[in-house]
Amino acid sequence: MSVPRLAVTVDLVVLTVREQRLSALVWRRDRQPYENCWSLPGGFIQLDEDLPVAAARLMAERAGLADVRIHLEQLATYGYPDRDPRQRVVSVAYLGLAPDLPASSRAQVLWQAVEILTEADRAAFDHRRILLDGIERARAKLEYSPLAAAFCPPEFTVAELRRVYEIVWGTPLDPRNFHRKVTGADRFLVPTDRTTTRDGGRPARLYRRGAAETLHPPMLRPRPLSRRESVPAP
Amino acid sequence: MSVPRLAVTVDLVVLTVREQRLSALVWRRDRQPYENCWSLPGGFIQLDEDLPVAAARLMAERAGLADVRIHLEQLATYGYPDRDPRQRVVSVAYLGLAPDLPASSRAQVLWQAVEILTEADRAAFDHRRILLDGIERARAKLEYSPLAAAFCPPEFTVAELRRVYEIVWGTPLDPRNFHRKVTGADRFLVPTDRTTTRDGGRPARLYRRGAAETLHPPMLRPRPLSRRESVPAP
DNA sequence: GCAAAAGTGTTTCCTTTACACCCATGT
DNA sequence: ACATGGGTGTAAAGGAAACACTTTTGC
Repeated sequence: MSVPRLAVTVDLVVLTVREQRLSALVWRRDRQPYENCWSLPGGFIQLDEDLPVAAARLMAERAGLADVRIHLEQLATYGYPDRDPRQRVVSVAYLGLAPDLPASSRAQVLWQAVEILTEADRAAFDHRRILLDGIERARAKLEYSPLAAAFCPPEFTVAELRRVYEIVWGTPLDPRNFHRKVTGADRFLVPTDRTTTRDGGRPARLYRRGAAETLHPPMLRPRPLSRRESVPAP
Repeated sequence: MSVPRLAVTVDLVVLTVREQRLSALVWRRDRQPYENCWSLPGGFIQLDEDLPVAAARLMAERAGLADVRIHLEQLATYGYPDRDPRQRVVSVAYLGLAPDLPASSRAQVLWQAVEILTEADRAAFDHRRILLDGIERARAKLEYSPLAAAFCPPEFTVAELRRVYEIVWGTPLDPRNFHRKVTGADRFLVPTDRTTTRDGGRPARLYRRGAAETLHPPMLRPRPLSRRESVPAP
C-alpha cells in the first residue's frame, strides 16, 4: 500500500488588544473560495521546514509582522476531509499574542475585533472554529501564565496590564487587589525605576516582564458561580 | 509554485494505571529504523479520514483496543523535517486515558511503566518527547477535569480514584481531605447504592463518573513550594 | 484646590490543611 | 477482639474579596 500525501498548512491566530477590544489579524479574501469572507493568515509549509519556522515565516510573509517578537505557540491541528473544498488540507494552527502594533501596510490584512468576527459567520473554511479555540486558549493562559504581558509594550504599568485582563476576560477586576496580586506573584513583573503619567493621576511605576513561565499563585478569572446552595429560609 | 505534499501520521500516547505505575502502551520495533527500540502505536491517515477517526481506527488496529471507550484528545503536532529518517512525516499525537485493561493479544504491543520508558532513551523517532508531553498533559488535566475517572473501571471507590491521583502525580494525598473534595466537587461523582470491600476494611461506596466536564473547585496538586520567604530571625 | 488614578492597610469571609475520632467490615 | 481501610468533625492557618484611606500627579 502507498502512503497518502497531503497538503499541510500553518494558520495563524494572532491576537492583540487595541482600542479596548480583543482583536485578531485577518485576511480579507478577494477570490474564491469564500470570496468576501475573512480568513486567518496562513500558508503551506515547505518540505524542509519545521512547523514553528513555518509559523514565523508566515507571520512575516502573510501577517506582515516581520522582526516583531511575538509569543507563538501551537494551538491545535484541524484536518477533517472537506474543510477546504479544493483539496484535502491538514492545518496546524498557531496562536500568537502581540502588543498593539500598527497593522500591516497591505490593505488585505487588518485587525478586527473578535466579537465582530465571531458573531456573524463570514469566516472562510473552519477559521471561525479555530479563532474561537485560540481565544479560549488565550483566556485560559492568562490565568496560569504571565502571557498577559505579551499584549503590552516592553514597559507597562499595572493598570495597563489590568486592562488587558479585563478586556480579554470581559470582566471588571478590582484595581487594588489586582495590583497586590500581580506585584506579589513570583517573578511575574520586574519593576523599573521609571514611572509614567500617561494614564493620568498619580504617576504609576513602569514594569517589565519577569522570568516566570507560570504564575504562582494563579490569577483566577471570576467564575459565573457554581455551587448548588441557595439561601435557606430563616 | 506547486504545493508540497507530506505524509501525515497519527501517533497515540495511551496511558493507564496498572500495578501501581503509570504506564503507556508501546510498540516493540523489530525492524529498521530504530530496531529494538520502542515506539508509540500509530500509522498514516487515510485521504478521506478525519483526524479523530484515524485516531480511533489506529487505537483498534495498532493498539489492539477496539470497542473500548477510551478518552481520546488531541495532544500536539510534531513535524520537524528529520524526525523520521525515511521521509518527511508530520505526526498528530493523540492522548488516550484508559482503565487497567489487558494488553493486546499481539506480543508486539505491551504496557510499560513510563519511568522505564523515559529514563533510558530507547525510543524511536521523537516518541520520548511526545510521551513526556502526554504525561504532562495528563498530570495537568487531573487538576481541572474529571479525567482521573477515565483511569478507573465504570464503578470505583474514592480510594481507587485517590490512588490514580497519587500515582499519576507521584504525591501522597490525605485520604480524608481527598474524600471531601471529590465528593463535594460539582457533578464529578455520582454515588451508586452499592459498596465494595475489595480494598479491605469498612465497605466503601461505589461511584460512577458524573457529567462534569471541568472540576469546580479544581484538585490542585501540591506545588514544590515557591515563595521567596525564609524564617525571619526572632 | 480639586479630580483622577496609584497604591496601602485592614477587616471579613471562605477554602484548605492537619489531624482527632468514629464506623463497618474480614479474620 | 483487633486490624484495616472508609468516612466525618473541627480547629487553625492561609488566601481572596471588599473597601476605607493615603499618595502624587495634572489642571
